[in-house]
Amino acid sequence: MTPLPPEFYDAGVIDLARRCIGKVLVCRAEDGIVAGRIVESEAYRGPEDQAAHSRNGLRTRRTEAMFGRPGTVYMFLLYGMHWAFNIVAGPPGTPHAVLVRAVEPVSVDAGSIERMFRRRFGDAPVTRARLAAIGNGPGKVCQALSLDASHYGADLTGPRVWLTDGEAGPIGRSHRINVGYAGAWQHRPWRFFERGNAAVSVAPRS
DNA sequence: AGGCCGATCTTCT
DNA sequence: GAAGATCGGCCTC
Repeated sequence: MTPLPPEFYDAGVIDLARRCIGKVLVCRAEDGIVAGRIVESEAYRGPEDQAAHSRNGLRTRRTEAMFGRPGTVYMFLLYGMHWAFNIVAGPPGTPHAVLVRAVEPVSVDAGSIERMFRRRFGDAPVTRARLAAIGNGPGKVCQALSLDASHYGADLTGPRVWLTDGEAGPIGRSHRINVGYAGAWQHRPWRFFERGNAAVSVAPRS
Protein backbone atom coordinates (compact mmCIF):
# COMPACT_ATOMS: atom_id res chain seq x y z
CA MET A 1 0.00 0.00 0.00
CA THR A 2 3.07 2.27 0.11
CA PRO A 3 2.89 5.02 -2.54
CA LEU A 4 5.45 4.81 -5.34
CA PRO A 5 8.09 7.57 -4.99
CA PRO A 6 7.80 10.81 -7.01
CA GLU A 7 10.71 9.67 -9.20
CA PHE A 8 8.49 6.96 -10.67
CA TYR A 9 6.56 9.61 -12.61
CA ASP A 10 9.61 11.56 -13.72
CA ALA A 11 9.89 9.65 -17.00
CA GLY A 12 8.90 9.90 -20.62
CA VAL A 13 5.17 9.43 -21.10
CA ILE A 14 5.45 6.38 -23.38
CA ASP A 15 7.73 4.67 -20.88
CA LEU A 16 5.47 5.62 -17.98
CA ALA A 17 2.38 4.25 -19.74
CA ARG A 18 4.15 0.91 -20.17
CA ARG A 19 5.43 0.83 -16.58
CA CYS A 20 1.98 1.63 -15.15
CA ILE A 21 0.73 -1.78 -16.29
CA GLY A 22 0.56 -4.02 -13.22
CA LYS A 23 0.78 -1.13 -10.74
CA VAL A 24 -2.12 -0.78 -8.31
CA LEU A 25 -4.23 2.38 -8.22
CA VAL A 26 -5.45 2.97 -4.66
CA CYS A 27 -8.24 5.41 -3.72
CA ARG A 28 -9.37 6.48 -0.27
CA ALA A 29 -13.06 7.40 -0.08
CA GLU A 30 -15.39 8.11 2.84
CA ASP A 31 -16.63 4.53 2.93
CA GLY A 32 -13.18 2.98 2.75
CA ILE A 33 -10.23 2.25 0.50
CA VAL A 34 -10.59 0.56 -2.89
CA ALA A 35 -7.96 -0.45 -5.42
CA GLY A 36 -7.49 -1.69 -8.96
CA ARG A 37 -4.50 -3.16 -10.77
CA ILE A 38 -3.87 -1.24 -13.99
CA VAL A 39 -4.17 -3.53 -17.02
CA GLU A 40 -4.52 -0.97 -19.84
CA SER A 41 -3.08 2.50 -20.43
CA GLU A 42 -2.46 5.03 -23.17
CA ALA A 43 0.15 7.75 -23.58
CA TYR A 44 -0.80 11.25 -24.77
CA ARG A 45 2.09 13.45 -25.78
CA GLY A 46 1.20 17.08 -26.43
CA PRO A 47 1.88 19.53 -27.88
CA GLU A 48 2.79 17.62 -31.05
CA ASP A 49 0.47 14.63 -30.53
CA GLN A 50 -2.78 15.60 -32.28
CA ALA A 51 -4.76 13.07 -30.21
CA ALA A 52 -3.90 14.84 -26.94
CA HIS A 53 -6.11 17.47 -25.32
CA SER A 54 -2.92 19.54 -25.06
CA ARG A 55 -2.33 19.39 -28.84
CA ASN A 56 -0.64 22.51 -30.20
CA GLY A 57 0.03 23.56 -26.63
CA LEU A 58 -3.67 24.18 -25.92
CA ARG A 59 -3.75 25.39 -22.34
CA THR A 60 -7.18 26.03 -20.79
CA ARG A 61 -8.79 25.52 -17.41
CA ARG A 62 -9.50 21.97 -18.53
CA THR A 63 -5.95 21.05 -19.62
CA GLU A 64 -4.08 23.06 -16.99
CA ALA A 65 -3.18 20.01 -14.90
CA MET A 66 -1.39 18.42 -17.86
CA PHE A 67 1.21 21.20 -17.64
CA GLY A 68 1.87 20.50 -13.96
CA ARG A 69 4.38 18.34 -12.14
CA PRO A 70 4.83 14.68 -13.05
CA GLY A 71 2.70 12.58 -10.71
CA THR A 72 -0.21 15.04 -10.78
CA VAL A 73 -3.73 13.77 -11.51
CA TYR A 74 -5.48 15.05 -14.65
CA MET A 75 -9.25 14.38 -14.65
CA PHE A 76 -11.52 15.19 -17.58
CA LEU A 77 -15.13 14.60 -18.57
CA LEU A 78 -15.69 12.24 -21.49
CA TYR A 79 -18.66 13.08 -23.73
CA GLY A 80 -20.05 15.18 -20.89
CA MET A 81 -20.88 11.94 -19.06
CA HIS A 82 -17.99 9.99 -17.59
CA TRP A 83 -14.84 10.96 -15.74
CA ALA A 84 -11.45 9.76 -16.94
CA PHE A 85 -8.31 9.45 -14.81
CA ASN A 86 -4.86 10.42 -16.09
CA ILE A 87 -1.36 10.63 -14.67
CA VAL A 88 0.82 13.57 -15.67
CA ALA A 89 4.26 12.49 -16.89
CA GLY A 90 7.63 14.24 -17.06
CA PRO A 91 9.57 16.26 -17.85
CA PRO A 92 7.88 19.15 -15.96
CA GLY A 93 6.06 21.69 -18.12
CA THR A 94 5.48 19.29 -21.00
CA PRO A 95 1.76 18.49 -21.32
CA HIS A 96 2.08 14.71 -21.30
CA ALA A 97 -0.28 12.30 -19.54
CA VAL A 98 -1.14 8.62 -19.21
CA LEU A 99 -4.82 7.64 -19.47
CA VAL A 100 -5.79 4.66 -17.31
CA ARG A 101 -8.22 2.73 -19.50
CA ALA A 102 -8.79 -0.39 -17.40
CA VAL A 103 -8.17 -1.88 -13.97
CA GLU A 104 -8.72 -5.28 -12.39
CA PRO A 105 -10.30 -5.01 -8.90
CA VAL A 106 -7.92 -5.69 -6.02
CA SER A 107 -9.10 -6.65 -2.54
CA VAL A 108 -7.72 -4.40 0.18
CA ASP A 109 -10.29 -5.24 2.88
CA ALA A 110 -13.32 -7.49 3.36
CA GLY A 111 -15.72 -5.16 1.54
CA SER A 112 -13.58 -3.36 -1.04
CA ILE A 113 -14.50 -5.36 -4.13
CA GLU A 114 -18.15 -5.37 -3.04
CA ARG A 115 -18.08 -1.54 -2.85
CA MET A 116 -16.62 -1.24 -6.36
CA PHE A 117 -19.18 -3.71 -7.69
CA ARG A 118 -22.13 -1.83 -6.12
CA ARG A 119 -20.94 1.52 -7.48
CA ARG A 120 -20.99 0.00 -10.95
CA PHE A 121 -23.98 -2.33 -10.84
CA GLY A 122 -26.08 -1.45 -7.79
CA ASP A 123 -28.09 -4.43 -6.56
CA ALA A 124 -27.56 -6.59 -9.66
CA PRO A 125 -26.45 -10.18 -8.99
CA VAL A 126 -22.73 -10.87 -8.98
CA THR A 127 -21.70 -12.71 -12.15
CA ARG A 128 -18.39 -13.53 -13.74
CA ALA A 129 -19.13 -11.17 -16.61
CA ARG A 130 -19.95 -8.26 -14.30
CA LEU A 131 -16.85 -8.87 -12.17
CA ALA A 132 -14.67 -8.63 -15.28
CA ALA A 133 -16.51 -5.46 -16.31
CA ILE A 134 -16.01 -3.52 -13.06
CA GLY A 135 -13.14 -1.53 -14.52
CA ASN A 136 -12.87 -2.43 -18.21
CA GLY A 137 -13.00 1.11 -19.58
CA PRO A 138 -11.85 4.61 -18.60
CA GLY A 139 -15.27 5.76 -17.40
CA LYS A 140 -15.85 2.53 -15.53
CA VAL A 141 -12.51 2.85 -13.73
CA CYS A 142 -13.60 6.19 -12.33
CA GLN A 143 -17.06 5.00 -11.34
CA ALA A 144 -15.69 1.93 -9.56
CA LEU A 145 -12.99 3.88 -7.73
CA SER A 146 -15.10 7.03 -7.11
CA LEU A 147 -12.70 9.26 -9.04
CA ASP A 148 -14.20 12.58 -10.16
CA ALA A 149 -13.66 16.34 -10.49
CA SER A 150 -12.60 16.57 -6.85
CA HIS A 151 -9.42 14.66 -7.74
CA TYR A 152 -8.38 17.16 -10.41
CA GLY A 153 -4.78 18.23 -9.73
CA ALA A 154 -4.28 15.79 -6.84
CA ASP A 155 -0.77 14.58 -6.03
CA LEU A 156 -0.13 10.86 -6.45
CA THR A 157 2.13 10.69 -3.42
CA GLY A 158 -1.18 10.51 -1.49
CA PRO A 159 -3.02 10.54 0.82
CA ARG A 160 -6.21 10.48 -1.26
CA VAL A 161 -5.12 8.63 -4.36
CA TRP A 162 -1.83 6.94 -5.18
CA LEU A 163 -0.07 4.11 -7.01
CA THR A 164 1.56 1.19 -5.27
CA ASP A 165 3.79 -1.55 -6.62
CA GLY A 166 2.43 -4.59 -8.45
CA GLU A 167 3.39 -7.24 -10.97
CA ALA A 168 2.47 -7.44 -14.65
CA GLY A 169 2.25 -10.36 -17.05
CA PRO A 170 3.31 -10.11 -20.70
CA ILE A 171 2.56 -6.65 -22.08
CA GLY A 172 1.06 -6.01 -25.50
CA ARG A 173 0.73 -2.73 -27.37
CA SER A 174 -1.46 -1.27 -30.08
CA HIS A 175 -2.77 1.95 -31.53
CA ARG A 176 -4.90 4.08 -29.18
CA ILE A 177 -8.68 3.68 -29.00
CA ASN A 178 -11.14 6.17 -30.55
CA VAL A 179 -8.66 8.78 -31.71
CA GLY A 180 -9.55 8.67 -35.40
CA TYR A 181 -9.65 12.48 -35.47
CA ALA A 182 -5.88 12.67 -34.89
CA GLY A 183 -4.61 12.13 -38.44
CA ALA A 184 -1.32 10.21 -38.60
CA TRP A 185 -1.06 10.23 -34.79
CA GLN A 186 -3.95 7.79 -34.48
CA HIS A 187 -1.63 4.98 -35.61
CA ARG A 188 1.04 5.48 -32.95
CA PRO A 189 1.38 2.30 -30.81
CA TRP A 190 0.92 4.14 -27.54
CA ARG A 191 -1.66 1.87 -25.93
CA PHE A 192 -0.37 -0.81 -23.53
CA PHE A 193 -2.20 -3.72 -21.94
CA GLU A 194 -1.64 -6.97 -20.09
CA ARG A 195 -2.07 -9.75 -22.66
CA GLY A 196 -5.11 -11.96 -22.23
CA ASN A 197 -6.50 -10.11 -19.22
CA ALA A 198 -10.34 -10.21 -19.16
CA ALA A 199 -10.52 -6.66 -17.78
CA VAL A 200 -8.84 -5.09 -20.81
CA SER A 201 -11.46 -2.82 -22.40
CA VAL A 202 -11.62 -3.71 -26.10
CA ALA A 203 -9.80 -5.52 -28.87
CA PRO A 204 -6.94 -5.74 -29.55
CA ARG A 205 -6.48 -7.63 -26.31
CA SER A 206 -3.60 -9.90 -27.15
C1' DA B 1 -20.84 -10.72 -31.16
C1' DG B 2 -21.69 -6.52 -33.30
C1' DG B 3 -24.16 -2.05 -34.85
C1' DC B 4 -26.99 1.96 -33.73
C1' DC B 5 -28.48 5.30 -30.54
C1' DG B 6 -29.26 8.63 -26.77
C1' DA B 7 -27.41 10.84 -22.67
C1' DT B 8 -24.84 15.19 -21.32
C1' DC B 9 -21.43 19.11 -21.20
C1' DT B 10 -16.85 21.43 -22.17
C1' DT B 11 -14.48 23.49 -25.65
C1' DC B 12 -14.00 25.32 -29.98
C1' DT B 13 -15.81 27.14 -34.74
C1' DG C 1 -23.76 24.31 -33.77
C1' DA C 2 -20.68 20.22 -33.60
C1' DA C 3 -17.60 16.89 -31.98
C1' DG C 4 -15.67 14.13 -28.55
C1' DA C 5 -9.56 9.72 -25.04
C1' DT C 6 -17.67 6.62 -23.40
C1' DC C 7 -21.31 3.71 -21.75
C1' DG C 8 -25.36 0.86 -21.55
C1' DG C 9 -29.61 -0.46 -23.68
C1' DC C 10 -31.78 -2.38 -27.49
C1' DC C 11 -31.79 -4.38 -31.70
C1' DT C 12 -30.36 -7.89 -35.33
C1' DC C 13 -27.72 -11.62 -36.87
